[in-house]
Amino acid sequence: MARSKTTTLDPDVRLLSALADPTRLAIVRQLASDTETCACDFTTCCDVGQPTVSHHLRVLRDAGVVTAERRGTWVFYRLAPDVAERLAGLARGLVPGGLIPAADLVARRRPATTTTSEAVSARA
Amino acid sequence: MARSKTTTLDPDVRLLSALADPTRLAIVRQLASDTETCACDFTTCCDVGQPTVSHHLRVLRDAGVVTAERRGTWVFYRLAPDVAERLAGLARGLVPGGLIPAADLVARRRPATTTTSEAVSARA
DNA sequence: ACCGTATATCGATACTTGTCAATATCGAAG
DNA sequence: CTTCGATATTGACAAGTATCGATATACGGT
Repeated sequence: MARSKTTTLDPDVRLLSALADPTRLAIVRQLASDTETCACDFTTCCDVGQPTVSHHLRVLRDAGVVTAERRGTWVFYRLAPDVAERLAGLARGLVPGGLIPAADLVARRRPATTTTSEAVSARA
Repeated sequence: MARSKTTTLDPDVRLLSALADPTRLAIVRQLASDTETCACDFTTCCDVGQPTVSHHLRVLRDAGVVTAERRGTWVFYRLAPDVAERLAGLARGLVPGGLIPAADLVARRRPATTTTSEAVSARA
């Protein structure tokens, strides 16, 4: 990533980035099914060491995906209550046709010439 | 990413990874608002060069997020019709408690300001 | 206070990836 | 066939990051 900006400003990108990792998505799914999970339990559910789990939990915490609560020696994690809705809002924005009424899209930009339409080859 | 696995197998992670980039999300949002966009137009909407746009379009294509259609010299891109639903499905899986059937997290685009999503109806 | 367990941080390393310059390919027009 | 414009690919480089081992910090019990 040759981004000059060290951190991405867009909160949506931050949310998606937080979820776009196998280990973190596994953590999040675990939390979605259990409402509360001790940090120590993630080391077994995912195939990574304890420092790695701690790192991922931090990423999720910084992205507002999970919340942490300390009880005694150990820490319990929960899904942030608005995560599902935030994701759903993103999905809503991607409904084909979009949010903009078709009438407002007056200016078609390309003339759409004679059609030789074939799917572009992925070309492995 | 020091993943020993060269590529991620989980299709959900692939979808999220494809969207978790500022440039790609901008491309996708452009497509969501326009239903069809020429590849050449992305170079202006995003602040990157042509090869970079082409690279991102390939990533999106490989992830099944967009489809390409060649017309003459240039190529038009569209959002894959199931992207919104796939994302919404992911969101549904993250509803706290997990088992709660969140009815349509993908709302009707037109009239709805009913984004509250508190009221949930049962699924048939 | 000391010790043991749980979690977080640090430093190092390897792998991934976003970017651009240069070049190749493809399609249409002359 | 040659040329031109649009898109894709290649190669290289810089920056991000997932991972682990070692260590630090926090907490509870003895």
